[in-house]
Amino acid sequence: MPRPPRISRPAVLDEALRTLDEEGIEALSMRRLAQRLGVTSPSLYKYVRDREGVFEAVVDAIVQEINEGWSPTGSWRAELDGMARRYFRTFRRHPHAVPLVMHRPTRNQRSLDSFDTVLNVLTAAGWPVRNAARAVLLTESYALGATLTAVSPGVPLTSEDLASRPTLAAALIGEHSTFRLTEEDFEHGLKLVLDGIARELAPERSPLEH
Amino acid sequence: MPRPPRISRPAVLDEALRTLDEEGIEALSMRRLAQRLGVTSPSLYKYVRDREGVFEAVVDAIVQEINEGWSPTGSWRAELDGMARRYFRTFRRHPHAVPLVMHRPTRNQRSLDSFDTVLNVLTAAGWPVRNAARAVLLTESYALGATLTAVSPGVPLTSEDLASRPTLAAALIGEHSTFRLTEEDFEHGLKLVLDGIARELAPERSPLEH
DNA sequence: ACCTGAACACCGTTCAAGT
DNA sequence: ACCTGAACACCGTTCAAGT
Repeated sequence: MPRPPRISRPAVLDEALRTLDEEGIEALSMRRLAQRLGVTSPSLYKYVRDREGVFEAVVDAIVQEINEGWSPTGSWRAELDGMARRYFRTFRRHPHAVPLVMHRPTRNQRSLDSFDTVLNVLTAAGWPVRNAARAVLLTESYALGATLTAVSPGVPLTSEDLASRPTLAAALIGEHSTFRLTEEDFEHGLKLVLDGIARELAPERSPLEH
Repeated sequence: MPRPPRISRPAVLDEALRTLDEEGIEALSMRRLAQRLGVTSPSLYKYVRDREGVFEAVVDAIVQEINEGWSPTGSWRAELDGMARRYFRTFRRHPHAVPLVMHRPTRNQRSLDSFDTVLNVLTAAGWPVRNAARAVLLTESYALGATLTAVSPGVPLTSEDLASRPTLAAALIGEHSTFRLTEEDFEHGLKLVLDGIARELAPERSPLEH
């Protein structure tokens, strides 16, 4: 007498992302995940290959969220700017996903599509393809690093920590008590990087654009 | 009849870093580490608090290696440039340490010292302390992100992957088959970031420097 | 077809016991 | 003082068994 399945692959993966967000990567175990779904751990293997398969699927969901609602505009600067902001926004929402993506980097089928799309915008705007690739990789590097520096749980600095480091202490006056990138820092850095890319990697602009 | 100890804290931590480099973070378990030291796992607890304590010590060793042989020069540009290059070089040597440092960031006593030192060089050169802090954080962000993008084990791209992404394929002509930052890209990006910092964050230079 | 219980080989950590 | 064996509560994964 066949009964309807109690769980499904989407249900498993949704719960996996929720578990990651709520309890962190340590809690994202097969047994804990099964428990949250009201089932025993072996039954998960009907829907995912193994624990690594769960991780891959979660990374894929993150990449999907990064690209959510995005459609290319045709302007190289808007494209790179948007890419960096989407990275930052998404990892702010899922800070526990940062270490996950780090040694299982965002290089899956879905992310290849988005790279191709961005590269397309740049080459269509007249960029040599090598320059376009470098611009994308530089922007991604900055976005990832800034996200990391902003999101990672910095150790709070005690007053003893600061007592022997006067310049560091001065830098933190009126700031949060951890030495950490803010959203304003991120914005400023992004402008700085894109200005640099415009200067060093963009093709010569036509007179009309001046 | 007291015998000499078979192991020591330095021996444990050395072996921990070696294990990380050779077998990856998964293999850095208390039991495996003990086995490599020719001892059983409970005896490790005489030398480290717990597994997290091992991780902290390894991160500290990495931070130490980042700063190895460094003495400040007095030039802000040399300082930031050197900092970024040391990050890059060190994580190239210890790629498995990347995810470790990522959610247990390089923010310990030793790293606070180096931040204070770099900030000192900048403020001594006349930088407002807020500008100095932002410059350091931006350089760190870029260095971390670039290191990550260069070091992370990118999935090799099959010819089918490339068939439907023509621009991505073109970007990889004559390159390695993964979409990944090279050392040349890193150098170029670093120049670009430091030029931006010079333009946007450095104090007005005195006429003599022109 | 889907789920469970039992089993196996792991893991971190504690603690009493050995020398 | 230092190390071990046994134990406990976990973990991923397989497989035969239940419905």
